Amino acid sequence: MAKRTGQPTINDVARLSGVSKKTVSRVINRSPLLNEATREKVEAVIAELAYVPNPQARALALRRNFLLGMIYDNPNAQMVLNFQEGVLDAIGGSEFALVVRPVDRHSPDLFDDIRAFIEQQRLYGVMILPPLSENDALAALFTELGCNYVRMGSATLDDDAHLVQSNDRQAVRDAVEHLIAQGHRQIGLVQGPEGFRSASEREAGWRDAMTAAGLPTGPEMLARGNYTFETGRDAGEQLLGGAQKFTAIFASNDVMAAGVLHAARSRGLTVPQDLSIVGFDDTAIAATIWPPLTTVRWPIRDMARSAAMKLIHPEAAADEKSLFLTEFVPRASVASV
Amino acid sequence: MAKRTGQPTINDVARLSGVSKKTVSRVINRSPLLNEATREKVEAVIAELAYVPNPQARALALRRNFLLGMIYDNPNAQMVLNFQEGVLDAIGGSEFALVVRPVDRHSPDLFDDIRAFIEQQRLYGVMILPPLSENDALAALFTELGCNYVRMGSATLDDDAHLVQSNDRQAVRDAVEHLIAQGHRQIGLVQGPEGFRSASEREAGWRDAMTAAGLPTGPEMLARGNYTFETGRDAGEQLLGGAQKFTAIFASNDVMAAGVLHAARSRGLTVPQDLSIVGFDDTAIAATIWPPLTTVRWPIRDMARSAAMKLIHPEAAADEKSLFLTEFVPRASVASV
DNA sequence: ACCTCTATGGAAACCGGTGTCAATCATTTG
DNA sequence: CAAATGATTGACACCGGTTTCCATAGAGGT
Repeated sequence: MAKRTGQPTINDVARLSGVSKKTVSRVINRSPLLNEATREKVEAVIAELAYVPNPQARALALRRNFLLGMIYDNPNAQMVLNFQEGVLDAIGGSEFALVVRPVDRHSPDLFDDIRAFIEQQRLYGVMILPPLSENDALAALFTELGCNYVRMGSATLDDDAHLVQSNDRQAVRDAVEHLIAQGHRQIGLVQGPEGFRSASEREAGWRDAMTAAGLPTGPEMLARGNYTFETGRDAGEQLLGGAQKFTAIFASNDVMAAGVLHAARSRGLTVPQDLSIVGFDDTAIAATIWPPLTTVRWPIRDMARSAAMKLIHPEAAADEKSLFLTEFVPRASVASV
Repeated sequence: MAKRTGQPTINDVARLSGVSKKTVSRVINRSPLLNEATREKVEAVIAELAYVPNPQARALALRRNFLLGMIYDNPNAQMVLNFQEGVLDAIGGSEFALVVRPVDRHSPDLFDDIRAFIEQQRLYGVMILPPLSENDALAALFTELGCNYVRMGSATLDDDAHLVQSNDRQAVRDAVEHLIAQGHRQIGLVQGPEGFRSASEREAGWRDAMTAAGLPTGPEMLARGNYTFETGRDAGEQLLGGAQKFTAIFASNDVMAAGVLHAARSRGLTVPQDLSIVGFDDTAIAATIWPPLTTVRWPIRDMARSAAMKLIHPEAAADEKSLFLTEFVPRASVASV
């Protein structure tokens, strides 16, 4: 005669096991001050009823929910998805869930949209992916809103509690030095977009290696793209169509490297015999294109897991690993000269 | 002097505007029976305080939350991301949010994982992406759990209220007939994985066109992949390495088409002069590889929007568009013979 | 002026959990 | 044996909204 329509509530469990709501709550929350026999009795009833606490009610009472957010505007699908899987690695069997929010970083309403999103959902914490993560004003907005966050970045943006980063500059330096060791001397750079920290870090790595080897880094040696295939192709056209000759080009991400490959091929160049190409990220496209792309593996999945852990355990956030190391991945798009 | 720490509550709004909670609630929920002057007064206070109703409290009181779920296990990152954007198109400025849940469809715990996810989060509705969407037992699980759902599919799986699909079979037939019109007679097929409805639908489309033109469809004309680049390349190797000659190959998705391209090139074939290739999906990779891939545009983003609308407005779910049409996209990977 | 009828606003219960604090009970101590 | 101690447990308020139900005020009819 009671409303036996919905799912069982904590009251049902309490009644059936002959204890109070509060005791059931203690069982759910693994309170240590609880008689073992009582715990078992209540757990038996919970199992019998297949009772699962209502997350909304818990969220209301605890004044916190169990939702992690992820804000992104990234042209690289594989990276975003790898990130999502990394977060899932972290929240695994827990009660947390992942809320995603793609945004348009060029929209004039960007901040308003994000503010509305945060205020409406009141997420437990939010992860911000590059390039949005490099926007300090955005980080300030999160602080103002009282929303815990972690930024994914490639350079020091913040303290360790709010940052997960990788050693992009050193990684690019290593990759370019690999090219130099293969005998390359004219090594072009396809930069990432202006205002991207990852772009300037990667450019700095290229400059480090080139300068250390006494090689030219003048404006004729580089061209800018914005991390998309088309702009990578255009940058490749610009470099290959100029007076400067190149035996190798480093592109700041894999997708642009694919664009350079495209440009090279349309000019009749064979890769890697006529031109060596190196990318960055090691997303699926790197192994997919022909020839397979030499690149730098960027451990995004591990970084994502770490970012989620920082949010879930804010008290240990500063201890969680913050700097992740990249790995050079030699494939077939580089040849010696 | 009250606890002015957190965000404003409905009580703050009520007090400041001199009305009761209930009246504020009426304003929030756009109740029609409300004095216009009162409404404006309350709205002014809401704006002044930047008040946003607590979603957890609302969810508890309304016995429903504002979370849409998305369950996927798809090797194709671009498609998943496009889907996410399509959902965002639908939930736009509303209070809904999107919760994602990547799963491993080969895990023995798949059903238990999904059951735990649904029971714990109590989502308002869930979208299931292929190939999981093709699992009728999974749909039954959602029904059992009382969770509203929509399946994304390529054939009739369910009634219109629970399904968003596309005309894959006809689309592939059209694409293959295009090849035939270009003079191709030996047209191979790289199938999708066994047990995928989309795979069998696309195969059926190929058979339709080939049979109608009196062309061979024997076992030597096809090879199976599982929608990944590597298996596409292997299938390409298998077809091109056999006794049967091919002037064109249709691959059941773009990634596998890229694999076939890879295989062709490693055998010294030039595309499209020596071999024409057609893919399916029109994800970013199709325009990215060289030569740009002729393919079939699969309107996943629109489909996602429709799926989300079906969940948000269950009463109108059956009216929302359920069948989406594909579009042939000619690019440079096909030549006449 | 009197009496419905309808629009509006408020008090209190409720959604399903958790926190506070006191009550209960068994055990140990003086 | 009484009192003190510590381990368990429960009563009740509360989280921040919505809903039910009722009171009241103003409009319209006679």
